[in-house]
Formats: sequence, structure tokens, C-alpha cells
Amino acid sequence: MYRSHNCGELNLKHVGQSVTLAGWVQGIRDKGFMIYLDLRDRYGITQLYFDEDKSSPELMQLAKSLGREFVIQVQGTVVERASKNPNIATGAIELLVSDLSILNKAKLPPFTIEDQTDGGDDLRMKYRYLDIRRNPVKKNLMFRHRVTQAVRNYLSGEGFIEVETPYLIKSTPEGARDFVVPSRMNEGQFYALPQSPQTFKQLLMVGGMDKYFQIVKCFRDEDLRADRQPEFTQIDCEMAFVEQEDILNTFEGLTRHLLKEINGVDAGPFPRMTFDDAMRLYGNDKPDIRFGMQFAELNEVIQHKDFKVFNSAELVVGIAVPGGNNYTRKEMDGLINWVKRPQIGALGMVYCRCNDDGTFKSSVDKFYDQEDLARWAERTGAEKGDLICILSGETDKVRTQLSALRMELAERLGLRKPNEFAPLWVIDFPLLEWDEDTSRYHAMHHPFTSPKPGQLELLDSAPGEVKANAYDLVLNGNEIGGGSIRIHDKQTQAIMLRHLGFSDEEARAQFGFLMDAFEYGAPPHGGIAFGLDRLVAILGGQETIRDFIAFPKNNSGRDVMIDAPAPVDEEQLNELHLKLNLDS
RNA sequence: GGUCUGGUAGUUCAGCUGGUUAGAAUAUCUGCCUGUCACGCAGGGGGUCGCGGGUUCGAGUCCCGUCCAGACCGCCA
Repeated sequence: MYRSHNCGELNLKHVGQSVTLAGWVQGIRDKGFMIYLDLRDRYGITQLYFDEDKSSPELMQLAKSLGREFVIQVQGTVVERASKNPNIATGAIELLVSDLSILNKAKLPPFTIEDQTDGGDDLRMKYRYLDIRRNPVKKNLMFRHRVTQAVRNYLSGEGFIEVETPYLIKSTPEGARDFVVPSRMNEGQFYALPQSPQTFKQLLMVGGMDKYFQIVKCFRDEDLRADRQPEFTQIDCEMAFVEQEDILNTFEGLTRHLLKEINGVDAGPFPRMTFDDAMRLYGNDKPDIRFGMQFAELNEVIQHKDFKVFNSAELVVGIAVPGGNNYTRKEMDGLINWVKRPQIGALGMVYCRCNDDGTFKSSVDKFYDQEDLARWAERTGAEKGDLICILSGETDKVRTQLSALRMELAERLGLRKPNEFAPLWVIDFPLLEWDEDTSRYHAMHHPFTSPKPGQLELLDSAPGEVKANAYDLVLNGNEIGGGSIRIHDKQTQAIMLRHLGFSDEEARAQFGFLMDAFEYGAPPHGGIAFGLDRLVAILGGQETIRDFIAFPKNNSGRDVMIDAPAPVDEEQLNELHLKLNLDS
């Protein structure tokens, strides 16, 4: 037996007991005549105590030879401390050590194993196993466990069955790039790793599983971001015999349960907003509604003067920035430069200060009088002391730009409070989205999403207008889940694929198995998938998902710890019937 | 594919318009210290300034290239 207790559980009740502990040396405070040593494991820290008067010279010597992160085992007696530390759970006691053995020595770690480490990201990733010893990462992983546990309990309690679906599947042309796996036994052929178990969960519905979920890895070979990894985890869910309303209610229930169970937050009914409204009011299909600053379209009240920039714009839209009037000239210039950066791409920004005396001062006073400016304030809801920021241009672009500005300003104003949770359903997404590059429509959600009832006919006349039974769950400006009611009959699916540019042959080759299944009694069904990594990070009050993943990839998709990806040798390539072409 | 930022001691960083022997903090090592817990005090060691080229009397500093890391845009049905 390596230990009788862990390093987080001993307290005054244990005084006098003889115990055995094992763990890592967090730190040593060598006072000469006595030595204090912090012993750490997953559960906490317990102070070990060596005393020249009470310990043998050999034991003192051995204790002095210890270094940081040595793995040791100690036996001793729990004693009450002469001076207690109220900051840790075991702070009232210490262990007077009688026996010490070194289970394993440790090299000096390349960064300090402390809450505030001195290590940079790169180094921490390379030695992730050391990083995981640190509280922030350790706590995040344990937090993630609590969330997944709560998800499983809740869904299980609601009658959902967790079913595993295969990882080695088939590449499909729609959507993200696939990770591809060559097949040794099938020369020249490849599996693909799933971007999601989408078709399989639909087939489970055809198979009568009725309520399915799976906490499952998904793979997308696209560039990474702070909140995006090439392999990530979804809470994938599907239900049969449901309408959109059933799905929304069920998974609003799950989300409310998580907010209560994990964060102790009682969330009321989740508000719902159509995609069109989200775009109009926030310029974004995943609005952060923890704060206001809604868009106000100003065309009517702004295009009657001689200011050509506004008059020629498709859309003129503004937001009120609370307390923004106190920005200095320099800060305003900074803000204007910020929106003009290539990442945002605005050509300029017009602003209007709302003074405390009720007057207005705009950057375009040449063109607009006080009466005009008062109308801007009325439209944007700006009050005394606020600042109105106005962008103009092509509708889609200007909305995106103002949305970015809104988020940036909210960030600067501290309006994006991590402990506040504002869930929102965004509904009525368009079925199709025009793609400039390929000059065709592609599915906004995925090709199995059903159009709103009665809108199938519109597909021919006005494909861009067709709305889908598709919905996203947004939490604090992040898309944490998305789903749809699916097509469940072969004819509709065929029509859909035809509009996505598939020939009938291609459709059969790619999705024949699904369409066949639809002919054998497919129930109406629909579902949703949550991005677990993102969900966990947001519930944990953070924006980056990396520290909620035990072994994440870096910005260029590398695992710097095991140094993957890596070349394979010639023999392996031959076995897979592959020849490298590194020139292309 | 693109834009931007960074790469200097084990680590995190400073190092101005080019100019003596490249600094700080922390970590580490040695000694001292009887209640520490971010222990304290004294002292020591520690550098191919990412790499390659160029400009210059002289480059950590300027220029070009390259590699690596991070943020973002494109991309992510």
C-alpha cells in the first residue's frame, strides 16, 4: 500500500494518527534545524515536517537531498501545527515524518509547477504532463469531467441511449476537409474520420433507437483558432418523432440543468431570435446578449443630407456605446484605425458624442445639424455621455464590421462578464447559402436539414429565401450547439442534393445508403450537437478551449509533445500503396 | 493562402535613434537561519541574442530571407 490517505484530506481529527502519504515534492523550505516540505497530489497539499530534535540525522540528510517534483512516500504522525495556514484545507495539521523513501527522482522541471507558472504556452504543451500537475489545468480537466458526467446523467435520465458510431468512415465532398486514412487492405482507397456522426445517428433513428446521444470525437482538417481544434468533442444527440419545438425544449432542459448543476445559475426560459433578427440587430448569427448595444439602422434619418458616403451606402447602421463620450481624441483615432485594419476592413467610421448638456458633437457636423444628431441618438438609444459609432456600406459587410466593433468595445468596457450567462436560441436559419467561390448554393447547416414546411417549392424560384428547421444554441456570443429537423424521405433528400449541385449518380454514390434507409420506414427525426470543449470552457468562464483539453494541438495542428504529425517510413508507405509527391 | 505580433539566461521579460564586459525578476547551486507556508539573509554559476545572409568601422538593435510560436482574416456543411 503506497498511501493510507491523500494529500488533501488530513485535518485536526486525524491528529495523533500514523499515516502514509505519497506524492510530488511541491517545494521545500529548509530552515536548517527543521525542514518544511509541501507534498502534492491531485487532492491537495500536505505539509511535511522534519525536525533535528525529533528526526534522525540520516532522515534529515535524505530530506535535504530532495528536489522539486521528486516522487516520495512518507510515513509519520499527524500533528497540530504551531502556526496554521488558513489558505489550504490541510493547513491546521502537518505530518511529522518518521520514514521517507524516494520512489522516483525528478529532473528539474523546465517551468515552475505553480498556479502562476513562469512557463510559456509552447513549453507547457511540450511538457503537458507537468502542466497537468498545475492547479489551473488540473481543475479544468476535473471541471470537464463534472460537465460530461452531468450531461450523461441528465440525458440518461431522459431516456437517451449512448451509442458509439464508427471513426473509420467515408469522405464526403460537403463541409470541412476530411482527415483521411489510407486502407492497407483496399488498395488505393481511403477512410475518412468523421466530421460528425451525422448520418449514423440518423440511421440509428431509422433503426428505432428513438433517443440517442454520444460524447464523441469529431475531426475537421481546417485551420485552428483559440476555440477550434482539429479533433474536438461533441455531445451528439438525435431524437425520433419530434418537431423543432420538442428538440428546443429537451436541450434547453439539458443546458438549464448544466447551468444549475455546474454554475449554480437559475436560467429562465431561453429567449429566441430569428436568424434575420440576429443579423439585423447584432450583425451576427451568434449574438452576445449579455449587454445591449443593439444595431440601429439609420438610412431613413441619415440619407437626406449631402454626405455622399452615407447616401451611396446600402446600409448605414450605428450603435450607442455606453459612457463612450469620455473617449479622448486619441482613443477615437485609435478606434477608427481599429475598424480600418484589414481584419475588419471598414473604410472609416463616423461618430457622434452625446454631451452631458444634451448637445451633440459629431465627426460630420458639416453635414448634419443638432436635430439630425438627436434623431441618431433616438434611434440608437444613446443617452447623455454615450458615443454613437456609425458604419456604412454593403449590408453584409457593414454588419460584420459593426459586430466586430461591438464585441471589441464590450470587451474593453468589461461588459462580457464571464460569470454571467445569457443563453439564446437562434432559429429559422436559411437552408442554403450562396458560395461566391464555387458559384453555387451550399447547405448552411448540412444537406440533411429539412426546409420549413411548405417552402420546398421556393427552392426553384428563390433558393436563398428558403428557411430551414435549423437552430443554434448561443451562449455568451458563442455557438455552443446547432441542429435541425432532418429530411426523412427519399424524394425530398434527392431534391435537396440536386439543388446542392449533386448529380443523381453522385448523390447515390455518396448518400445512397441514407436514401435507401429512408425507404424502409424512416421516422421523422431531428437533433442537435453541442461543442463540448467550447461549452465546458464557457461554463468555466474562459474563452480558450485548450486548457480544457488534456493534450491539445498547437496553432498549426501539431502535438508538440509527441511531435506529431511525423513522416512514416518507406515500408509503411508501400504497405499502404502510397507514393509521396512532395512537389505539389 | 493572407495580415499582424513575438523569438535575448532553465523560465518570464527589459535592452531607446546601431556604440564599453547584454541586464532584471524568478528558478537553480553553496552557506546561514527553531514555525516556514511566494520563507528570509549572504554569495555563486548560468547567454551561439531562433537560424542564414547583407549594410556598417561597429548589429541583440537596421535590411532581406528562413524557421518556430501566438492572435486574427480566409476556411470551419
